[in-house]
Amino acid sequence: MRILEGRWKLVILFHLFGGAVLRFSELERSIPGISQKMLIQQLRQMEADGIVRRIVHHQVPPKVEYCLTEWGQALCPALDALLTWAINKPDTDPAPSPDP
Amino acid sequence: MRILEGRWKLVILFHLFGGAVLRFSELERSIPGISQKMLIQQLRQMEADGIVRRIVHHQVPPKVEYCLTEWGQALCPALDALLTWAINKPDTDPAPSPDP
DNA sequence: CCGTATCCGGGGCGATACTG
DNA sequence: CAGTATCGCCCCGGATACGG
Repeated sequence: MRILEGRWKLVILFHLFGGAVLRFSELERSIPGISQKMLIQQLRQMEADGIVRRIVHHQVPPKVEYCLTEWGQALCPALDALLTWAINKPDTDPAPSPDP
Repeated sequence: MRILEGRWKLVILFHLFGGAVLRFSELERSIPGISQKMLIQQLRQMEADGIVRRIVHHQVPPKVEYCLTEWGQALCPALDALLTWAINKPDTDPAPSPDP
């Protein structure tokens, strides 16, 4: 379970959801608040944990893509369920995380 | 998503899984590494987020029970999927988190 | 374009002791 | 039994600058 810990892990996973293959910069742009450091860090951790695959294309303009591994794909149902749950949040929204 | 962040949130949820109603001490004993502080803290946060309900029985020996709210129950499918995924972890276990 | 390196502050997390 | 209080470390996470 420790694998899913981290501020951005789930968010990144959601973007890789469904077998998407995204470049570094695409991920960066897709996730507004994230910094390069965090993105690369969380990606590397997930790579080490074997749920994300890193594909390097040796080109003059560097190009690196990320996608889910097989085991990562196995997370999809869970991710999906989580998503379904999240969007069904009832209106009861006191103010759990006011960001100043 | 921030709701599920935290070292122990998921673990606690797994113990409340399936509509279980547990006392504070039961949870404490069920989760080996946790401290009282962490248990109460995470519990309170989840309560504030509306996924855990707190039931106080006013007795001479205090008795407080915790269970999932309706919205918390809605997490069960996701939790289940997560669990299924976790136990299907392939043998590929390099050494992601060596704890010294 | 895709990273790595470094600095830094806040708070998550833990251990311990005390209360009703 | 079920918390509250306090202290402190560590490391997560953000900003910035630099390298291939």
